[in-house]
Amino acid sequence: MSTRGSEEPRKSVVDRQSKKSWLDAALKALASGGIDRVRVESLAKNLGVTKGSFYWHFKDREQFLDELLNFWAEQSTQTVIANPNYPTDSKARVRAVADDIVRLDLGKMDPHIRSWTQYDKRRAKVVAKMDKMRFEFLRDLFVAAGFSTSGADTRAQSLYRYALGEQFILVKESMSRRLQRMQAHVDLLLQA
Amino acid sequence: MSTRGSEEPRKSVVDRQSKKSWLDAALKALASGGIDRVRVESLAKNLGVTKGSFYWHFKDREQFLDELLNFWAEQSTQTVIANPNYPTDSKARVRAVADDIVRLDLGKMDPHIRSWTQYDKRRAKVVAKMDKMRFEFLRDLFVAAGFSTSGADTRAQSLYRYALGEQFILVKESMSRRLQRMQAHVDLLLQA
DNA sequence: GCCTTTCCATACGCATACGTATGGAAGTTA
DNA sequence: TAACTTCCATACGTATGCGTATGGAAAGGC
Repeated sequence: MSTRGSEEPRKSVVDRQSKKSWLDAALKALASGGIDRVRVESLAKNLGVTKGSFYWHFKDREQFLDELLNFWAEQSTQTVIANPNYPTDSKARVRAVADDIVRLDLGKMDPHIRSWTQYDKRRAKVVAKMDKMRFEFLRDLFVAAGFSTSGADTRAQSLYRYALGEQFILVKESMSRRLQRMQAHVDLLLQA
Repeated sequence: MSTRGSEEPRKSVVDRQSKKSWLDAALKALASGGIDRVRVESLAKNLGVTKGSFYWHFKDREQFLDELLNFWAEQSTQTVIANPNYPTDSKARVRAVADDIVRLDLGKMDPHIRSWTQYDKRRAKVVAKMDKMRFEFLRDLFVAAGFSTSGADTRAQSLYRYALGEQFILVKESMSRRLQRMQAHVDLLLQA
């Protein structure tokens, strides 16, 4: 995908940048104010280099943004789904995951990502795929908790939309209150 | 708030613009790709005028964006809350409102608005106020449907977050399926 | 030690976009 | 019709940001 090879990490003496350092900086910028804050020269300034570095690592801004989207997708997939420490009891697992969703702020990035990709068909596909993966992960939890296919489906959709909405709501609430609300919601979902 | 007075609609012969026509165009641009598509010269082009008009009606872009946010808030308040034709039966009202939320796409604008205002404290307040109003509207529905204060609170929060999430999810589904899902969610909320 | 590859700085051209200054056309009032 | 207000066009200065061209420093291979 890259213009050149060399994906191996460099043990450089001075501050030579890797693709990852650019992507990290871009994610930070994205979180701090949307995609239009992801500017080549602005990122360069943050990294303490010039855009000469950028255009060596990346073809142009468009291709960089593509990589950024994939980078985000990989990161946020692993954040929740790949957590191995959840309880074995199926209902307790649902609660633990719901807790993590709120606590990890599993993407205060999402509004920016979605505002950005909503009308870009190619990029929207990447996000749609994420939605699908996350949903299926949740649905399996409810299936494991003993719900029917359609019952698990409904509940997973409810939980996922709640999780999305949780990130976008701008009423300020304490973390404990948000956790409490989420658990109350899960209570509704878990009753037969 | 305006630089000059003259809020009355002009019955002009040629295409003289009002503040509202600028705000309408801005809302369209916002919906079509986020706040960074709301550009003075771009809007002028769409309206068939030059920015000379803009800077007569508005002080600068910042003040214009403030007015835009208020304009959005007013419009989207009236869209759902001010609908007088809902059924009188309390549970049927909940279902009717939930239906409208999905059907009216009560703001495909929301992701853009929230991505834009998230880290702007002054503007976030406007959105937070909207969230509060919408929530209280929903909560009252559940109170009317016979739930306790805290029960109605929980359910309204669940429904509102669902409604927000509904706008942001990028998995493509038919309208009928989305309506069906929403009703399934409401079923969960309405059981004692 | 020289050559090559890897990585970045500098400098430029170009486009976009904000805001201002100024003139002028269209409508209003007297 | 003359003066005045309302509204917009034109032209300009400035800033930001993309992408390119080119040179050069740092590191590794031989």
